[in-house]
Amino acid sequence: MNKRQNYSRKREAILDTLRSTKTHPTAEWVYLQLKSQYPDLSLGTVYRNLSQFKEDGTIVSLGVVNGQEHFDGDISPHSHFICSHCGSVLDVPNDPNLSIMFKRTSQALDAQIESCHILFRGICSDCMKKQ
Amino acid sequence: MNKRQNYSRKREAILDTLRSTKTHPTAEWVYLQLKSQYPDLSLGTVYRNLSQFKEDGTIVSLGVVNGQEHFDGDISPHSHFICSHCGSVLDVPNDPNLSIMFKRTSQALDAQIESCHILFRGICSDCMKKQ
DNA sequence: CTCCGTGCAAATACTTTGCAAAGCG
DNA sequence: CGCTTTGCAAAGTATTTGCACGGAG
Repeated sequence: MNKRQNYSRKREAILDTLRSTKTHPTAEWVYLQLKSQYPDLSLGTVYRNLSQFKEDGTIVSLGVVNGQEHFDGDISPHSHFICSHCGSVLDVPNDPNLSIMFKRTSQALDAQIESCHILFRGICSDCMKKQ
Repeated sequence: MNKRQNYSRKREAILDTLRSTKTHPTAEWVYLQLKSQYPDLSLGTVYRNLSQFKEDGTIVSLGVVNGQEHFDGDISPHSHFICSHCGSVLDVPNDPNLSIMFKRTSQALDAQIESCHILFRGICSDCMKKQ
């Protein structure tokens, strides 16, 4: 039903870039990565495609940190840790208890929960060593 | 040590407004609430004070939803549920399992975790009824 | 009197949008 | 050829900042 999508080399490149990094980039970062390879790429295109991917569920948004939206090409359920010192974002595998919490919360609120995102904040081991 | 702060009726009003609501307002909402009582209140002032409260740890930011930052005057540890239909934000008491997860994650990452924020997304019971 | 807090308007920063041209099928 | 995607630039939106003035201590 949503087969109305042409092939586009640039769209593919955007998705590839997002999937081939372990970081959790912003639209601008993706743009800068691709700019050298596709000199006529426009920032608007990156935004447009990222929004569409997000809508399609092909990628996931981590939300806005410091005014910029961060994306994650890895859509397997996992959580994130943000170092409040260096600002880096790390992946955290989901705890098995989560599904229990999930169900419990759903009942408590009488709501239909679709997803759950955990955000830890603290100091990463690298920054701890440096101090 | 940071006692260089004068009294300000407006600052107090902003904090009061934030604390006396169960919602999780944006800067603009706070501004609109106070505008009738303080007609010469400026939006910049609200932003300035909210940022300062956030920095002081007097209030907490829930992050940006739909391009607007939401604040919470309740700094006790609890989580949130966002209805992806109507956009409302509900409080969720923290699950007892959380502290276990907390510790486990801390060990897995070898990091020092300071805080943890869980964000559920789904459809709230009100919106479910309406459909 | 000396700083702090504020209004106001201008400036930023990020993101979205309109439109004509180029591309896919 | 009909529909999709793109570049470009202009428009939006939320937030921050500079500056001069009124108020607190």
